[in-house]
Amino acid sequence: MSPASRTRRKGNMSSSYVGIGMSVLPVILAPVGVPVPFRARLVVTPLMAESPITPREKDFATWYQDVVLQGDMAEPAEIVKGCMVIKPNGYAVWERLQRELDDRFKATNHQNIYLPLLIPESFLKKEAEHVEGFAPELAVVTHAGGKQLEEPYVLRPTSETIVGHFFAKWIQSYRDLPLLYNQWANVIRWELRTRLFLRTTEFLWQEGHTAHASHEEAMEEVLRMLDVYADVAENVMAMPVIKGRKTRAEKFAGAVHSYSIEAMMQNGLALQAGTSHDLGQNFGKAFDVTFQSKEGKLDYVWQTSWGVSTRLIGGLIMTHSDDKGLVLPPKVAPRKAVIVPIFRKEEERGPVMEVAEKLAKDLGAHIDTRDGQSPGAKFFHWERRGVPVVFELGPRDVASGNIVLKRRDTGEKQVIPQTEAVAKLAETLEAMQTGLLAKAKQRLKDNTCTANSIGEVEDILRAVTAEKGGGKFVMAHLKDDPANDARIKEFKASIRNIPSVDEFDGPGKCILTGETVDRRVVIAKSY
RNA sequence: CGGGGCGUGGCUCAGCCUGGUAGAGCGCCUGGUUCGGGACCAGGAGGCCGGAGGUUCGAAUCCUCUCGCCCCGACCA
Repeated sequence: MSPASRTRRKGNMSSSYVGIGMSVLPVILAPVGVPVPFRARLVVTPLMAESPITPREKDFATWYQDVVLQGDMAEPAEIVKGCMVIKPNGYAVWERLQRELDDRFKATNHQNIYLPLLIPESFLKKEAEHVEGFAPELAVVTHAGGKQLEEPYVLRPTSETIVGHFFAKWIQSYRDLPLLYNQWANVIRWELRTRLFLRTTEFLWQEGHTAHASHEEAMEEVLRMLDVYADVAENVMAMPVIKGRKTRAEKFAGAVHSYSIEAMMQNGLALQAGTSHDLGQNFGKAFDVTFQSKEGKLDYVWQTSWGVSTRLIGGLIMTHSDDKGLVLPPKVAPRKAVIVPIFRKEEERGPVMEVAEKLAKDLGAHIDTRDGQSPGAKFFHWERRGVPVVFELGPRDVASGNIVLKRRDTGEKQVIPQTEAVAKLAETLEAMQTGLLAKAKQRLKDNTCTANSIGEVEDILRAVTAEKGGGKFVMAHLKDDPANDARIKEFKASIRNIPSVDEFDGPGKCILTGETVDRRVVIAKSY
């Protein structure tokens, strides 16, 4: 309601953790000077300008929140349940991801459209499984213009239904197909439990919606877009993923089959980073989307839908960041390099700034000219915001023709000639992008194991939580049967997907039914 | 919906048990000294203590109701 009634960051939200690994803190325990009788005065210097970050080891979930907050990525909206405000540093990352994705969508012949936010409630009900899946998380508009609406509108949780309606209007003939559309939009899902970026009531995403003349063609589309997602995840976000098919129990409500990319976070939990659905003719039938084939026969279209959301940013953070804050792969970093100018005396300012400005232009770097902030404070500032490279430039460097380059991921610092700065920056960004992916791949490998009995799977995963970590991807033979999914859920894990590429030992007996299945599936705890 | 935490300057909190008319640190503003990994000194601005009602001479503090936020769980494209 009123701004005055909003609450503050507190309780478990706050990191009550007091920083270590900072500078040495002189602690003076003494009555200083004047009358503070028998009251010890605690003087801690220097006082930290920005809050510390809870170490991953202590509490991974709190660490994540600290990184998001301190990295200036987002903050809870507080005045709106489960919603967040995406701040400039976070939104800029989203814009980078949007660009990378959108370019690939265009390259695969998709066009962007925009559909209404409000969907007539009856639309949701036209596909039985779809409404069942989404009903619990719908927000509904019942009043507008000062009157109760005859038919309520739901705030879109996804647009398959409204797309179905318009596809029916737009498609008559096989010549109209395929229809390859994408929408960048916000959606609302009334989730019980929210976490910044990972699951929020309102989130930003893109949803691709396509219609095809045959199932084969639709399936090609489903897998093509899954590949696009995997490409962006690995080659832009440096986040390795496992492509695969969802089990029947886990598929999208209304789909024939769903496919996903699954990433592993630093605590070993899985994150579904993107999905691509084979909708078959389900929505075609529900919305009467028909076309006349070359042979003159009337048939329902075959549809697909696919999406990734701002959740990707959560995945990005939990893949690369460390106890000092955000770490961003260069390809998604809004600012790739920042120059921190250093000068003691006023007369040093001119020469330092002159060189800084010239280099900033060559490097495409931002100069931190903020007054009243010491260089040290600036280093911490950019470090927690995940800037890949920070340059230090002081009188010493101006005199020697050098500049100090500090790399965010490794913390490595080196003095280089100014003339080599441009080349060295490019080289460092490249190395960092590659290094982050390699590190994440290694972590995925190190935390993936096989299991050959349900007891073994349960032993490995039972105690895993988002806070304590210790998660693994457990590869086991398991039949795609909702009863088996239910058994896995008993210890709060789930079948993440059935990998498209089998990197293990091929067929084996299902650990629950004994039937032969063709490969191992990924079982893990997830967000 | 269950369990827990909590609403006090911009932020993090103390004060509440044992009512007496609001504090600290950070941040912010001014001036000066500083500046190579979170600087310091001095001065200053800023709060109807989430809301409503009650008890009382007097309420941030006690009582009742209410609104909301965060964390954990159940749920989950």
